[in-house]
Amino acid sequence: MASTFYFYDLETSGISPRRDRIMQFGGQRTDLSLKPIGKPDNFIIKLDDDVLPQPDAILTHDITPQKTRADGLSEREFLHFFTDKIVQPGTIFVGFNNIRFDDEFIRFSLWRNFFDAYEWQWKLNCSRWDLLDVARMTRALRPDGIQWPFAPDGKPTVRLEMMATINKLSHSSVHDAASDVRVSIALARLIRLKQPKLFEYLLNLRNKTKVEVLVNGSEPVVYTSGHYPNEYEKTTMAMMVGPRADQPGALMYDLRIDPKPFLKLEPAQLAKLWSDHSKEAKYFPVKILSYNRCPAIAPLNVLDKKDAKRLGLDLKKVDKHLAKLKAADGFADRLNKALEIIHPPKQPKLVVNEDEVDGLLYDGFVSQPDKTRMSVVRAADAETISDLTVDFDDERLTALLPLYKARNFPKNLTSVEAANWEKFKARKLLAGGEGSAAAKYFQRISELASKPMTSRQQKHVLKELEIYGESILPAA
DNA sequence: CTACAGGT
Repeated sequence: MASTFYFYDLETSGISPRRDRIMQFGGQRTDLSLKPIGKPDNFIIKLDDDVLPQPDAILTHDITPQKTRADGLSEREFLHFFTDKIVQPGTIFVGFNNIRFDDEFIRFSLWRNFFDAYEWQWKLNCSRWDLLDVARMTRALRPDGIQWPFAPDGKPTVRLEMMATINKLSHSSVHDAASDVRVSIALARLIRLKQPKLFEYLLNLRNKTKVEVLVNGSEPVVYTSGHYPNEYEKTTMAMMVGPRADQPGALMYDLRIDPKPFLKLEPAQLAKLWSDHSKEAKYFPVKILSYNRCPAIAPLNVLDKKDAKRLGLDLKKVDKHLAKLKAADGFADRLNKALEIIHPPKQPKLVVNEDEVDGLLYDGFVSQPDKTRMSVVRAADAETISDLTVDFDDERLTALLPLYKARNFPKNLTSVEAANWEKFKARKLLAGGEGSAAAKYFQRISELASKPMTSRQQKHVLKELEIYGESILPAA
């Protein structure tokens, strides 16, 4: 079956995929020439009553929890539509910063609802891509034919709304999922029209094996990444020091920087420099590249002398730095040991905590028998959910089931289950007194309400949020 | 989040 793009964007209740929820989903399928196929999708998704949104997020998109409750699908209903209708063979899921944002929200939503979190982006020849680093690399290497915005502080930026304005991509409103999808498609068209070779090249590089082959070559690569500063368009020449020990990725050395001061350092010293993010911290020239996150990398021959100069790359220095790096011994090992100091490997939890289980997707993969059991949970309806007994291997799924029941079938709970759900909400929202989720929520609402920049309309939304918060608070 | 930009 022919590949298609599926452009999508979310408006959420905050920026943490573990904690926050999808409130609006917008999407549009296109063919590979970016011509729409069928009608756009646009869904409002209900906020569950154990979740308080981040007030700042609500002011960003103006979708109140009340609106989601009045007009929305449940998460579960939405995900059935998503996995049945939107996930079609050969779909390339794409958005603007979806790999580090929207895709994560989809994964955690699937997790909470007993769907596989990953299959939608690999099974049936599906894959994912992301326009953010495509835009950044185009700006760095092939900027002609496209207007490139600067932030008010004068620094280059590729923020979607600024790209839209300066290139007249759309007249619609920002921070509406359906509208941002149209803007993303328009941006993809613009880049494809003006710089077709780079567009096609990066599209074909979305495969993690191809990325790994290019990175593991004997030559450095041109690498554009959000990890690099704006000064040189977030782009440098980088050489793999070695593979990352614990995950499929590479340790990339930034060849602008003389490696000598770093090559002999002990892991503890490297860890200290690497994790120092204070104002005075010196730039640390090693970054992690993940093969499966569609990094924007290219072979050196994309750079001519003029490009190198524009990007502030002194090729003679780069060569010297590369020679020193190649002559060094054991640097990759010491860097991997440093990483282990910075992020100590997680101890597997002996007892799964029900209060955290919504966020435990990455604690491990689900076994094959459990996947079958998950499909039984998914298939249960209001009639059958009460009698459902499932004996999972994975304690996380056991802990998740009562939450799933309470969120989706509140009328079908036994009195014990209902009481447990009330206790769960009380712990989640009220535990910690002054520092509780509810206290922070109301605190933030009043902070925002008293800001001079807050408009009448925003104050109205904040009032709605206050009413909403009070309406879902469990009895303490 | 993971490192100073991008997403809500």
